Amino acid sequence: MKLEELLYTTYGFDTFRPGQREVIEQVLQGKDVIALLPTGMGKSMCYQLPAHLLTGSVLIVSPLLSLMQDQVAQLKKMGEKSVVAINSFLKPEEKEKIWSQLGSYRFIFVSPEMLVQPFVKKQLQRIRISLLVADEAHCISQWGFDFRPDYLRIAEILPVIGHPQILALTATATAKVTEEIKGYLQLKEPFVYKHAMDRPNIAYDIKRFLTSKEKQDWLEEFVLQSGGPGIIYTGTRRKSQELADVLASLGISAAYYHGGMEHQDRIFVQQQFQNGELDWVCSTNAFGMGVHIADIRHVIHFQLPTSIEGYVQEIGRAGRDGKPALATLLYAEGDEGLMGSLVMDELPTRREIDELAAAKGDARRLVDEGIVRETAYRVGSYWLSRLSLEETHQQIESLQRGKLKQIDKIKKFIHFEGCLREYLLSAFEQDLQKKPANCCSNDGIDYSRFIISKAKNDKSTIDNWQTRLNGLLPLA
DNA sequence: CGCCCTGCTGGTAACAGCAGGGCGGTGCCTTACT
Repeated sequence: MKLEELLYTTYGFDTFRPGQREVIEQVLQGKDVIALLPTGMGKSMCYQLPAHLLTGSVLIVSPLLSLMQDQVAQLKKMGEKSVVAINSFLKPEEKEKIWSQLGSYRFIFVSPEMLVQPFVKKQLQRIRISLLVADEAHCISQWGFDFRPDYLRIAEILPVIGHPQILALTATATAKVTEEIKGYLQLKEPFVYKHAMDRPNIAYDIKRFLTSKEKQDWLEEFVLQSGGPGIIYTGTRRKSQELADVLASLGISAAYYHGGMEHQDRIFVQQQFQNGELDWVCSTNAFGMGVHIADIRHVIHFQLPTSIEGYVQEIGRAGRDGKPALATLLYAEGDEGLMGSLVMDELPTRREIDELAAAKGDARRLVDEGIVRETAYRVGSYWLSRLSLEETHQQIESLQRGKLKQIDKIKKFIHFEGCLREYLLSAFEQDLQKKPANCCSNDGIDYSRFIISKAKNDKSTIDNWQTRLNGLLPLA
């Protein structure tokens, strides 16, 4: 069957989006592939379509349980019944059933943490897997070294399942991240598809203030006169709640979102936002992955992001519909403090490594006693089980130097006087092909194109009707 | 950096007031024993 026919019968589409055909063809030729495709441009199709032509199962490593659930639901909606997500939500009896019929699933979703468990490995060994997919593969670099070390262990499954071919999918990866994906997934001469990263419809804006107070005053005024939907990223959970409360008191429909909330509450906020019932979400960087909203008009950073890559991912959630969108970074003097401290506290300290090394088999106890942080325990144990104590110290110091560079790039960005678009692209080793009219604050932005009078929360009834009429009448 | 918590200080004791230290953000996974 021709690929287009399969595309039509499976999805009802006539043509592929940029990159999809190239990636799918390489996958079908049996090659390892790293696919850098823009968000919302059908990355999942790159493994779903080949799955129909491959004989065995497709194993997908996914970073978030919610993302897995989404994709399972999406596949089921399309009529695909042989889908399963293996994670801690499963009840023991469900697990038993899944193990007994594992080979019959076409799509198997799993977290990296599950994947490295000996029992899970043993189960996967029994079945035939044709393709291993690393979804959101930049997480290997973004999380593997300091947060979720099991992300560095994905390749351990390869000899167990007979070295299937591998497809790594992501929207944003620098040359360094691409190399790390290649190394940690043990890819053999992969085909790399790389899209042009520039998003011409997003204007990049930096606003500098002397105090946090001025910054917040500006935000309140801006949100009052701007239409949503928009995301406001904060540096702490507390701040996300504070801002949401302030905006709500001004009559704006806003909610907060962060990793410390109950799972149900997180889903609820995300769904409300997705259904257009909320104009603004004030959130930590927990919000975003797996959020599919095409018409986000504003992404505002109230505090500094912790990396340029993270920043590009976050602002990339704006304007997926191709219409003008504004990415605004707010900076008040002293904001580097929080950002720098968050970034530098990511890795285990020298003391924590020494404690872990001294405790040997009983290291877990150090976490319970509050001597070593949970994350430091997992990251530290990962390196100590592979390297000597001295080498571990050296490894952490080398990662530490990487963090300093990361911080430096953010600091340079805030005070950069050239084209912000070029600056961001250069982090991904790309040059700007064509400068859009509304490029960045250093080149001048015509804000009238972005600030939309808002009908829903406008206190003036006249303006309210005026806005609605303007919306109804064709433009003169 | 800016906050919150802890513990010290003074000196009828109680507690107000302040200094110093720690912390802040991303998420998987908890398969036993009383």
